[in-house]
Amino acid sequence: MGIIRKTKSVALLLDVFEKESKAIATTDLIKRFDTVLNKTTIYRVLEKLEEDGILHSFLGFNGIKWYAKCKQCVKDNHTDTHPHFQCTSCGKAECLDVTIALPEFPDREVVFSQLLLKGKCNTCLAN
Amino acid sequence: MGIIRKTKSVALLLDVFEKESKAIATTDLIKRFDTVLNKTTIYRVLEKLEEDGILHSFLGFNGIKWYAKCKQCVKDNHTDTHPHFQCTSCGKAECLDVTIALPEFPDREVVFSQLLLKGKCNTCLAN
DNA sequence: TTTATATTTGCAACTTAGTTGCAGTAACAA
DNA sequence: TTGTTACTGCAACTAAGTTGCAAATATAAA
Repeated sequence: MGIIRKTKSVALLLDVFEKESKAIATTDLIKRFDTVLNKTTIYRVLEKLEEDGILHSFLGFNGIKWYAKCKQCVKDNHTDTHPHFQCTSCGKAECLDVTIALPEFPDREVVFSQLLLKGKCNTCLAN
Repeated sequence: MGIIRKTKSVALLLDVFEKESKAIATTDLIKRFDTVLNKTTIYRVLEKLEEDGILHSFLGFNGIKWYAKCKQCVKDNHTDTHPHFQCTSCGKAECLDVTIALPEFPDREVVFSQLLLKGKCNTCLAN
């Protein structure tokens, strides 16, 4: 159903994603808002922000859910199917601003795809 | 360290993957071998079979781990980086025998990639 | 400004996938 | 047959995410 009321929780979470250019893991958000927001609230607000096309989510290599700001998405139409990159050194994940062309797959109707890349990021390569 | 001894557990699990052409979720294996094998054993044997290049694994859309037989992999060299397809209707997952070309990503060293497709499979499209 | 109502929140308890330590069992080489 | 060491099962644990419900609060209407 998406966000209906502008509450403290919504404002706080939106603010984090406004300031952060990279993706953020739910577990990280729960830690950051430890005494401020309940984890149930965090999960629920994120879910609604995704429905509204404001955030999008993906699963990292350990199965943990990550969220990031959408650039071209609108409600109920997540066209934002860029790949995501997760660094093996620092663990951070980010969106890659590229479009990957996928072939047609016979006998299957592909609705959604998720490409996850693993390796060393910019910062960690320097060290 | 991989498989060293040919035990009952190894034989049972290998047999399932021999007969099954599709991927199998760990949760499914735990159910199938409910009274026969302990879940700890299942996790441990699968891990070793993957090290040996006999199986490979990937995460489905709900973060659950799936295993499937490798076709071209050898120990410590998982070249088997084909995409995987998971059906939204029946929930089953399978390997797709295609190679997807990925571009070079600047400022990053990509070591591994995982492409997961979601949609309706052959069988479910017919219904 | 006050009131009514429906959304949102926090809490606690729960579910489920996967892990760990350890003691007993079994594969296999000598 | 025996000794060594890998493997297994058990129980207890960890961690991510979910659920139900009562209390709190945003917002529209009076």
